[in-house]
Amino acid sequence: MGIYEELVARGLIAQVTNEPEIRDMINAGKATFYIGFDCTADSLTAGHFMALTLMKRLQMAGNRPIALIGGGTTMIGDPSGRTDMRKMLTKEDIDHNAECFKKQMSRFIEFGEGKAQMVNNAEWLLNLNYVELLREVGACFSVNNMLRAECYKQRMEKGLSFLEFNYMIMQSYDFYYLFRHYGCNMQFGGDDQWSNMLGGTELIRRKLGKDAHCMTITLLTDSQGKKMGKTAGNAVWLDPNKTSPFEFYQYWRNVGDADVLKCIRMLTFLPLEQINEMDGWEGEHLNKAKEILAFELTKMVHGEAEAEKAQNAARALFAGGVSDENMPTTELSEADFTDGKIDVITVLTACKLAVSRSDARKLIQGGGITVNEEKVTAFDLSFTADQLRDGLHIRKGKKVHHKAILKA
RNA sequence: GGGGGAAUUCCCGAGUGGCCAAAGGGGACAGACUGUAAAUCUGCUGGCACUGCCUUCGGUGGUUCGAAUCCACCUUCCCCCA
Repeated sequence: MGIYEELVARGLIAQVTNEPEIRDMINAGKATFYIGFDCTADSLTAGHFMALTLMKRLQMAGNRPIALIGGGTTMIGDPSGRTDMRKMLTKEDIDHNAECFKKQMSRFIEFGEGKAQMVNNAEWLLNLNYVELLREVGACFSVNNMLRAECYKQRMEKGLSFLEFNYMIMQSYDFYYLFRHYGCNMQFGGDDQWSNMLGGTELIRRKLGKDAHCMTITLLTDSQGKKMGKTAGNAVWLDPNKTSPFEFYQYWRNVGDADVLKCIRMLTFLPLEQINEMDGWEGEHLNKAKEILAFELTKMVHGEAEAEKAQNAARALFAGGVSDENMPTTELSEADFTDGKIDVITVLTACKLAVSRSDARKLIQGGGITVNEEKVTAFDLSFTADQLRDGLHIRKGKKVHHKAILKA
């Protein structure tokens, strides 16, 4: 089975421009492909993770990946999949974000001579001259066609600025540029990028009379059709300082039954035979599959040691036993105490388990707080410095565990 | 360039002088049930020194005993005409 067949079997491929040609090309390891990353935040997210694994898979099959950092395109903002205009980022923000991306990716994909490459489109986009660009590239685009593109259609209702309208042109120009300077003959991206990507092949065909290819990755959505990799509207980050390995593990450990196998298939590197075996698992047994998923992904992103730690912590916590070894911890100081005591509400806010004192009160009222395995029922419950020295095991709801300890 | 309309809390969206910390829905969080799942039901969703007080309805000023609500100017967006 070639790499193309494997990608299909894993459900990773959404659309391709020319199936036979692409299949032959990547199976033979002849593709030089790029994936663009918009640097709107200072860390990659679980959403980018799939693109990274894809680069890795293709690299393993002998193809050459180019990771394109969107230092230039981020200045414009992609309107795809959005109903409102993106916040404009300053150049400094973008540079900083691009730097962070670079670090994270380097840890994950093999870069270097003859291996993967990393480029930043700020390099060529920021120096473009408006009139020249219009003459050279603008002439190749039909506004009529652009307006028919799905990504703009939705925005026709809500309004689309000229700035954002140009995103497709910039992205197409990227592909054109990479085609000429890096021999890049294929572009990968999320399925929401399809029209932007086609713009690139179109441009290459018109300017150079040559064929380039595109292939989109299935968007990872849950059984309700929502994009995965987000909790409460917040992304699940790859940066351990933004999403701890434990939280990262827990995110995948908690995916819905209907989504486990899909995630394992698409995101992990486990052999397909093994995955197909798991496909028959049902009910409670699926919990085992969720553990595998969570462990595998945490291992890839944070390393085996962190994955073990997260798994052990999770097992200990949920099997009823209390192991505070890998629990998130907040250190309190003497200054937090009044008359040698500290009350629950203060502890909760100090540990950031509650956003405000009111919030803490409401949590207690709703019976959501447990300290050292005892449900807190009174607001005025307080603890002595001695109790804090041993550490308090605080639980918010079923899944959030936290330790508060007095700094020695 | 001309005309019309809009901006409300995390999001959508009601509210057109006091009864408004502001309906309803979604989401989030918590409780029950469970398998750390889903579905369902319940509670909760600005802050604080919590029967009370303070801040919030795009911004700045004004009218009024009292403004999310009325007026003026500004900002941003939408629609129609060019």
